[in-house]
Amino acid sequence: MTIQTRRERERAERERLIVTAARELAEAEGWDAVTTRRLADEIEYSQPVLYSHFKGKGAIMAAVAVQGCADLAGELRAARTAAGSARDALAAVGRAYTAFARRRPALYDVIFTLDVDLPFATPEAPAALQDAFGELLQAVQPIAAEGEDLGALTETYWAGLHGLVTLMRSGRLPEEAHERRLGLFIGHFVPSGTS
Amino acid sequence: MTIQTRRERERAERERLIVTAARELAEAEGWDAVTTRRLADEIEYSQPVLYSHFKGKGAIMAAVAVQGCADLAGELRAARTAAGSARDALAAVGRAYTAFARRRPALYDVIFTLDVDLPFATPEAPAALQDAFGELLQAVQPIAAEGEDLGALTETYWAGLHGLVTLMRSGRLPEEAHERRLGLFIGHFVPSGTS
DNA sequence: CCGCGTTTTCTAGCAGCGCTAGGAACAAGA
DNA sequence: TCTTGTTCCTAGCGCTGCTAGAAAACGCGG
Repeated sequence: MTIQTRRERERAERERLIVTAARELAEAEGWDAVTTRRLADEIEYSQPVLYSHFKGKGAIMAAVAVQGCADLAGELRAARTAAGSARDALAAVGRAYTAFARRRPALYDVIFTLDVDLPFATPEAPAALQDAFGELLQAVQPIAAEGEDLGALTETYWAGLHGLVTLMRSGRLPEEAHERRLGLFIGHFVPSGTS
Repeated sequence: MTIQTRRERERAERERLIVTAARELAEAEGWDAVTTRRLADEIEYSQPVLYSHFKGKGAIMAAVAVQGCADLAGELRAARTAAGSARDALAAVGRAYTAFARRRPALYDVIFTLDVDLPFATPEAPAALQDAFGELLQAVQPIAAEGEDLGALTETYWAGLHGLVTLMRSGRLPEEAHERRLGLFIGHFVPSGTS
């Protein structure tokens, strides 16, 4: 009994170790540097051990994505609840979102850019993903016009932020005008007559 | 003289052949299927020939991107000039942009998603890129408020479209609500009081 | 028509990738 | 101490982008 549980505990610990190593390596050197060999070195086990925990590299990345998304959800929530008016909350969430993307690009990529077969936009989506989207929903809700589709509106807001972030991070939009673009986007998103 | 020019002509022709083969292969089977060996087979030459024309695979992709961007610019222009009012033109360009992305995903990816070291957002950017952005500029210009930064506003519009497209294409936004989101985005983008 | 020199093209291989089969090493029970 | 069952590693497959050096094709003067 105890010996079995000890082993399971050690296994779980090693699994966390893998995910943490992958995240740290990605954040330090980018996802290109995260190879299965490198990762195996990092955790001081051989390559095949990774495959006894995860189906493949993609599954490891998905685990990092879920972990990172929990962080993101927390930061969005903090920004939203700290804001005063509904307008401020929407702006604060938008700024927190883009700030997260810029501060932790590897994490942002694995959640929102790289394809990593995570279920999105379905009830089976991981809780962290739904939490993050939920934060956006709550920020958008007060400024939605009567009868407007809240889900679609939130998705649209999200997409705008995502577009700004990805185009900038890939060098397709000049970095220095980011604040101006973000301000324009949020400004245009809020109907003029809403408090 | 003539023999030299003939060789140069043949070389240029083969270069076009490479780019065309890469584009067609990518559009048919996705960029993952475009390997240097596969491409060499397709053009019926050996691999190293590719490297006598291009610095590497990335340069071939960049050439496809420029070609594809010219197509995009043409479609945007057609949509813009066919529209009636300024509002219609903005909406039409937005729809043409997302339609292009959905109809020719491989092309869209190589222009706007994959990293392929093309100069963006600088005077050295290829003409096709500047043309496409110019179409967006012209569509946005009439609806820009007095004193608003037209460049930044256009970039913001572009980013919104890009976000909608990429999140949908990667399965992160449900496909069926695309039209609704696009309508919401364009609607919110145009100031209410503008004709 | 032939041999030479240049240019072009191909064969073969490097280092690295994700992933896996099969055997070695280890721990636990008899 | 021997056996059984699990865990883990070594070695290797087929693929990637890319390149060095040999081979072939070509144009030209004799």
